[in-house]
Amino acid sequence: MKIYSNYTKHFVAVDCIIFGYDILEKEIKLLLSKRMFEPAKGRWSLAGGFVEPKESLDDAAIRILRKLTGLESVYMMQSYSYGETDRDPGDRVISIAYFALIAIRDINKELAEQNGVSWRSLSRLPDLIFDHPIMVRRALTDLQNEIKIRPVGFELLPEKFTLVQLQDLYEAIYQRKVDKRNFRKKILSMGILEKLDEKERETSKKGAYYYKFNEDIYKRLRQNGFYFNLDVN
Amino acid sequence: MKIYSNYTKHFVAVDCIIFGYDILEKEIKLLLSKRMFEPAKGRWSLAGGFVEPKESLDDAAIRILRKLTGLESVYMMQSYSYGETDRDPGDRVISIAYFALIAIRDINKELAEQNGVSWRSLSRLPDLIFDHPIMVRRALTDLQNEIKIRPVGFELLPEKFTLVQLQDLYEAIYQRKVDKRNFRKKILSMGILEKLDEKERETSKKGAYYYKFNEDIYKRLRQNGFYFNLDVN
DNA sequence: AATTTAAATGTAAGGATTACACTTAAAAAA
DNA sequence: TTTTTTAAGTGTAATCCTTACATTTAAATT
Repeated sequence: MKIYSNYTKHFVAVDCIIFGYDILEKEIKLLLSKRMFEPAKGRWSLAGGFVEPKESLDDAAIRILRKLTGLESVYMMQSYSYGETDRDPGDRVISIAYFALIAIRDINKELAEQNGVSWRSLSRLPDLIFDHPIMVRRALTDLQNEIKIRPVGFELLPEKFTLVQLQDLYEAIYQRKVDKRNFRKKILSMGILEKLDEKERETSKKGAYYYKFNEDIYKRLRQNGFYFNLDVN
Repeated sequence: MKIYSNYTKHFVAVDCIIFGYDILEKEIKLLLSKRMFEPAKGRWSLAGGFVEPKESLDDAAIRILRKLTGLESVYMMQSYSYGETDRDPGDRVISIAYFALIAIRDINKELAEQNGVSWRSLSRLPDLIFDHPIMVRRALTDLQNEIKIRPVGFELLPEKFTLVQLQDLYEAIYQRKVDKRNFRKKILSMGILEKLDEKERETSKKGAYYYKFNEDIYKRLRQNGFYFNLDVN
């Protein structure tokens, strides 16, 4: 069909802001890649790619993420679309940004290496190409809003985590300190964490109990009108 | 430049969910248009159009809105991007949805007529083409979130409005009743409304005082860290 | 003067948020 | 074996915010 043939077509890309959390350095990191083609070849860039003829935007984002990390089912959502005509000096490209949350340990190291990608701390990012810094800022805001109202922080942690680690994660995302007792009170009162009979013993003599997120309980609560809300202070 | 020439280009459209508020019927309305070309010619559709070579997405949204309404500066923001390959039966079209808030009285009637557009109540919309119903639902959610944290409801009202009218607007957007005393307490306590020495006398014998939104005060407050928040019950 | 109609108003109870500092467990050192 | 060190774990009171709820007031009409 050639119904719309009077109109102009555009390159459409998907760029992924891939968040990871470094549990040891207590820092949010982004998975960045060295751009392998012109323009701006060799500079740091978000993971991106052009949308193909027979794939949806979501599918494009999934494909791009899988290519770089080997991961299949990742928490991902659309962030914002960027369409300034001069945002890419190579040509006019409209880009749909997605953000993804992945546990750093999960990525396929060889795959990452052969794609020239690496984890870079959010607080000292290299210069990024084009409008990617703006994309990152907006995605971080999206993430801050999201972890307040949905239990997605766990995507960034190993299955077993301590409350201290969970709190550190929130502090890293909000980029400020939060009160320990209030944080614990709130998260535990939701009843979606399961305390394990096992302690993490690397970081303290006393050891901190591991917990894990119980998705079944969360789903049950949701059906009864419960809303996750971790308004942190 | 032909740097990206291996990749496929796509049609990219912008669709606008244009919200208006009917102060008499106390209903949210959408400005819809009869589609004037195939496919789905003659059916109801959101205001849309293809993104042109030299305009940004925001500019496309502004152009589309102006063409239909004659309005230049309208509160508008990006909602979400839709990219299912089969969403438009005419061809593969990626669409960026925007939502706009306009005061119904403001639109240019002749322009609207000659474009075949009309206001339709949100609660009894006609069948819309493609994925436009989904776009509308999401945009309504966006609007509900937005009027909670930003003073954008006033965009939908005349410059002078009564507190009853403002409350009716919130009830229309949230699609539920809210408590009158609490609503007034909250909105007035922000100090961003200016009470006028004039009453609206159409709807009651007693008459209700007009207020107007004082943007200067709001901006001043914002700079001092104030956040608009109208969490309505 | 009485009636009607919608606007305008206040308060008390309950719940959530915040601020804040000491105790405990366990390993390491003395 | 005792003491020290380190980080984990815990509770309460004050304040603020939210919610629920019913009567009075102003003005036109009868």
